[in-house]
Amino acid sequence: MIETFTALSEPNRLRIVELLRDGPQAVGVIADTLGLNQPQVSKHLNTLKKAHLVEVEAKAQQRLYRLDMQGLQLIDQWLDRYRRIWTDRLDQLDDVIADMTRKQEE
Amino acid sequence: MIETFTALSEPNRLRIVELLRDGPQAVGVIADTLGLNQPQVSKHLNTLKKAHLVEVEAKAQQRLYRLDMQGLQLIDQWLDRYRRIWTDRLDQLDDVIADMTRKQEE
DNA sequence: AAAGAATATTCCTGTCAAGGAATATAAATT
DNA sequence: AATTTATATTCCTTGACAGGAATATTCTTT
Repeated sequence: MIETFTALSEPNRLRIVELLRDGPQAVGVIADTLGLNQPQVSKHLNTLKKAHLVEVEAKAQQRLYRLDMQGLQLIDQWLDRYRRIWTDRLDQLDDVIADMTRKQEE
Repeated sequence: MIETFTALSEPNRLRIVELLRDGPQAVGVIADTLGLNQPQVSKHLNTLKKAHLVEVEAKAQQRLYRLDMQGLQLIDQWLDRYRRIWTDRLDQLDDVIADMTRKQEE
C-alpha cells in the first residue's frame, strides 16, 4: 500500500498515470506530452512499475508503457475496508433522523 | 489528490488511518497504541487533517480524531475514472476469446 | 493562582527523493 | 561496422520531510 500511495503522491507520476488512461504510450511521447525530460520520465516510470501501476512492453527500441490494473485494484480493495464504515455512518444518520421524527410525534 | 496520496504514503500515517477504522481515538491513545511519541502523532494527525482524511473533536483537553470520509471518497471518485478501463479490458478479453472460439470452429 | 492533564508547535538534524546533466545500453538502419 | 533512434542508469545537488527534544498552548482540577 505504501509503495502504491508513494508512487502516486508525486505530481508528475500522477500525471503519467492519468495520461495512460487513454492507452499505452512510449517514453518519449510521455515526456513530450508532459513537458518533462526523458531521463526524468524513465525514472518515474520505473517507480510506477515497481508499484505495479504501469507495465512495459518492448517494441524495437521503443518501450510502450500502459496501466497495470494491479496497483489500482489494490487501492480499490483497500478502500473496501472503509466502505462499510461510510455505509454504517449513513445508517446511523437514518437512525438519528428516525429518532428525531419519533420524538416530534410525541 | 496529491495531498491525499502523500498523506497516506507515510507508514505511520497509514497506520493511524487504519486504527481509526474502529472509531475515534484521542492523540495519546493513538500514540500508545502505535508506540509513537505524542508530538510525532500530533504532526501526523495535522497532515491527515489537512488532507481531509481525519477530523477532530475537542473534548476538554482531549482531541478525539476520527476518520473524515471526504478524503477517502476523493480516492474512490478518482478510481472511478479507472474502473471503466479495467472493465473495458475485460470486454476486450471476451472479444479475444470469442475470436479464438470462432477460429477454432472454422 | 498553581498544578496537572493533554496536546500543538517550534527548532534542529539527518535522510531521501526529484531534477539536471552526462553517459551507458538496447535495437534498428545504413 | 558505423550511425541513428530510443531509452535506462548513474552521479550530483538540493529541497522536503520525518523524528527527537523542548517548549508553548489549551483545558480542568485543586
